[in-house]
Amino acid sequence: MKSSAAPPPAGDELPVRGADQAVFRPIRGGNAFEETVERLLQALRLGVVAPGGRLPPGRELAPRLGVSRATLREAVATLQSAGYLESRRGRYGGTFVVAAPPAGARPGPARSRPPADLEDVLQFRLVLEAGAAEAAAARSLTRADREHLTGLLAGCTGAGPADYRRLDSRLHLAVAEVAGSPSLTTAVADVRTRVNELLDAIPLLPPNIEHSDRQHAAVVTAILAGDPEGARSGMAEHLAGTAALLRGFLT
Amino acid sequence: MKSSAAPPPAGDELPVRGADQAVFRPIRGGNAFEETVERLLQALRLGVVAPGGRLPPGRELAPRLGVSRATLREAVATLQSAGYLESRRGRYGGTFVVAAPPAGARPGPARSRPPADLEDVLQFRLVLEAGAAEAAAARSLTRADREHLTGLLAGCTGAGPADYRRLDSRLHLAVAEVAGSPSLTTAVADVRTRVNELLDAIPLLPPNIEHSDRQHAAVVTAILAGDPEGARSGMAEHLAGTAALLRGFLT
DNA sequence: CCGCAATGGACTCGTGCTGATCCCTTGACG
DNA sequence: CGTCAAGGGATCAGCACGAGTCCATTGCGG
Repeated sequence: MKSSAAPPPAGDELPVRGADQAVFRPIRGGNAFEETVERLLQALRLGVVAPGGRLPPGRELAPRLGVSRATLREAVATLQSAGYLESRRGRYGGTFVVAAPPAGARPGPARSRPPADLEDVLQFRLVLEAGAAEAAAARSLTRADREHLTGLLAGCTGAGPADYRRLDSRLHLAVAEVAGSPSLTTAVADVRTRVNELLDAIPLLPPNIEHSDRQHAAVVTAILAGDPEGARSGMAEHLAGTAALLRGFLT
Repeated sequence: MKSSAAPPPAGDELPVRGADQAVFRPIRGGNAFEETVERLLQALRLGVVAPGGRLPPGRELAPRLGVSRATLREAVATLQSAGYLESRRGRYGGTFVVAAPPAGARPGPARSRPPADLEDVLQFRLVLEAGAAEAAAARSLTRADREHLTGLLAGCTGAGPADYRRLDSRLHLAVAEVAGSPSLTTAVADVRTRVNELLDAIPLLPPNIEHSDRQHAAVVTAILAGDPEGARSGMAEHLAGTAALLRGFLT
């Protein structure tokens, strides 16, 4: 490193704090194929396409993802052999999300690693989601927005442990959606994906679910009532719950 | 298209709100070369490297950006011919930011386009930066953090119009830095870049500068005092100022 | 005065990815 | 029962880009 015995000279300009790590970060996340697999998995886990639902056709999806059909097909093939997707040919065919995801499928990398970025994710999520809740409550929502929220809230309430993570994520995503900033929605989707990866490492208990349900209801109520402060604090409280859980289990 | 007379069948699953536009977005921003140019410009405009300062050497920077040295060099060459950078060979050489940026350099694309995403950026920025200010105030800052903040605040106060945008950006970035979440810092840097592009289209008036200076001081004071609410509201107020300005000028 | 170290600059090769084109499969509809 | 539309599957040429290697330039230290 530049640490010990930086030669002598030339006036080192920047003490180089976090700022340039933020701007001199990797341009590409890596391999296009891997990135595509990640995106598809993100769509599944966040419940953007429901189990049994159909993905957009390759000829439409590939350009949207900015990859070639060949690359997209490779990614789909990978997820097929992993048991996540299923393709049917012919008209009205397509690529479908299998209703029952592979049981033992925890293809994540080495588990029980100490997530160095735990605090990073949690802090970032707090800022994004609490901000989204507040922003959503401050807007005048359309009828469709309201129904979207209440519908997802209802679907989430009382769901079983098998579906909870996905439905929960979908609801949180909906809060960001109605905040009216696509960039914010994207950011929430991403941070949610990162949080989900961590959550996969800890158990999901019925008491937690019940607790979450109540907090969800409180947040949605505040949003529908146009109460920004309430929505923000409700969401912050909700997030603090899982944050504590994660800190506890992941030490 | 699928528009008129969607045939009949097969149960359309998703009304497709904003969520899948968030997840089925492009994998790569495009061309690696263009992306690299953008990043370097971002570093300049956000003041991550000061005028006269030196960029990290190519052999170090290229891997950090995840591009080859060839691609990085192409990007640097472009910015050289555009008058932003200057390279010197030999030991203790390097690539330097020219002290006086090209006067007529406003290489942005067609000006006076109606920025459809204006509200998106402003909303997103509010969430990120107000959240960052609050988070920063809620942390126990190190001595270095405090000095970093006060130093940048001092540098910003009373700066001329020529430097103001850059120093202002650098200060806002510092607030995000001390919030302790690298992801948050990255997001703020990105949204700041987008805002700057819009700001380039409107004039920068001395009264605005003076106003901003006072608000900056208030925010930093609140952060140093450990007052999250004050920091958040101060930042929100500050951002509301530029937001109004932008909405006014860009109709 | 010589050599070394650190930087930018140029070249080559291998390959992952794109874009285009074609084929295969299936169901609806006349 | 034939045809067409809409989807997945496959193949191939071309190229952008990454990795590696060497050259050119500069200044410092001995």
